[in-house]
Amino acid sequence: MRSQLARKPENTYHHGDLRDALIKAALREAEQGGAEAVSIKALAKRLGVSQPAPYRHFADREALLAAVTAEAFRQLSAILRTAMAKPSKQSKLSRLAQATLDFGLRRNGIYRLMFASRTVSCAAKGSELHEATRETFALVIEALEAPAVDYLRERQALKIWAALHGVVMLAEQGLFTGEAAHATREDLVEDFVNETKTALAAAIKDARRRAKAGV
Amino acid sequence: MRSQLARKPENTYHHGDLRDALIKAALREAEQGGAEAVSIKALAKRLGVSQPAPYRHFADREALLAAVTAEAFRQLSAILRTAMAKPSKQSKLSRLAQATLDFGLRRNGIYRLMFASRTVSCAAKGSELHEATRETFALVIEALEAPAVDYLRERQALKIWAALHGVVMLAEQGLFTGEAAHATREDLVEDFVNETKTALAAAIKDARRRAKAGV
DNA sequence: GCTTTAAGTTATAGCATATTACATTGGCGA
DNA sequence: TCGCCAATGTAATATGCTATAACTTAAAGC
Repeated sequence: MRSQLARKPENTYHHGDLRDALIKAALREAEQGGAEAVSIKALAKRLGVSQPAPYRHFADREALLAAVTAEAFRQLSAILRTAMAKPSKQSKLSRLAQATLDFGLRRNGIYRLMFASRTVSCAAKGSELHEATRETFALVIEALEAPAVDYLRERQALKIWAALHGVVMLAEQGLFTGEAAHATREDLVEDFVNETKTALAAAIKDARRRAKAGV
Repeated sequence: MRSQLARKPENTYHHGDLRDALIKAALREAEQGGAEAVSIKALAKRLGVSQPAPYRHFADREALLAAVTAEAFRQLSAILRTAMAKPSKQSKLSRLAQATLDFGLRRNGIYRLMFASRTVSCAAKGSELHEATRETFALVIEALEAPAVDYLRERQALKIWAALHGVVMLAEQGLFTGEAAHATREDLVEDFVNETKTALAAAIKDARRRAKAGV
């Protein structure tokens, strides 16, 4: 086990931590160009090992991409956790939302790997990747800071999560530049955040009223 | 000019309408598998021409994908127009929204090509693809059925458009199956539609009030 | 009818994925 | 401590795709 981005030192036969180094290096490549920019051959060369060496750790390119995507979800989770923990005048939800937007735009290649490829939907239920996605979504629910009325929270979490990804997609398409730019991406995100808060508050109030009436 | 999906007839040298046939065939391939499923070589074989023949019509694979994506946008526009024209109890916006969701799920490979690849953002300003995307977005604005207060309409159009794409993405990720399935995709879409209507009505009312006060 | 040019062909270079058979090394039990 | 085994890496190679170059066909215009 040695430094994770390291090339294999010369005069050694074993790399030491090739699996991890491959994931990290692939993540770097995917940062801009997305999945297409990830080449097993190129990664092997960069890390100083032979072309087939990566296949000792990943069955095929898809498997590597799945591992990379899982790592990306864990990184996003960490970023969101940090953003939510940071003291601020803004709400947790607002900070999560802006952090997601920032991630989606800054690291768009990886973002597409996470949310716009078939990698995730092909992940088996108990897989590393599936767990990583669920953990990230759990943070969205947490950010709502709402009492545990599950079906309400989850619905609102789904809505804000969907809206955020939509904004990233349209921004990447260039719909916010040019004539249609009467609103910034950040404005829209804040709109969605506010609507979520309003809807959630109303729904909870309503649920309590019903519960009272029912008892 | 002959039938568009046709193979080249034997004993002929020229195909007749290879460019169009390529686009149509590529669209079929991309339907499920997205951009990755489009192979110039395979298309050429399927259409009965030699491998390099497509390069007479498209500079490279990217150029073909751009043409395919533009055609996909035109098809979506046609679908949305039809949905909006159809007499119904539901609002135009609701019909547009549900039709978009349906398109995004049924033809997800193509959908990813349109909204989740770098193809569109790389399209030059006056290009066929760029025009096709703008035309589709114009339909969203039209579906709002709102008076022409441009900056308000466009903002609401961007919001509902973003939200719709987010729902498609999450649906494709499988977030609506399993424990989080307290809401269907259609429910969320309808929620977004209603919020859009409410927000738009409020914004217009507000704008009128201000205008009156200003005069 | 002859020329020009669009559109198609064969041949080939170059790169990437993936497999097979072989080589090295570190760790673990006898 | 020695030897063996499993993990990990290498060399060689098959297959498939993109893309280009050089050549061929045929349709269209003068």
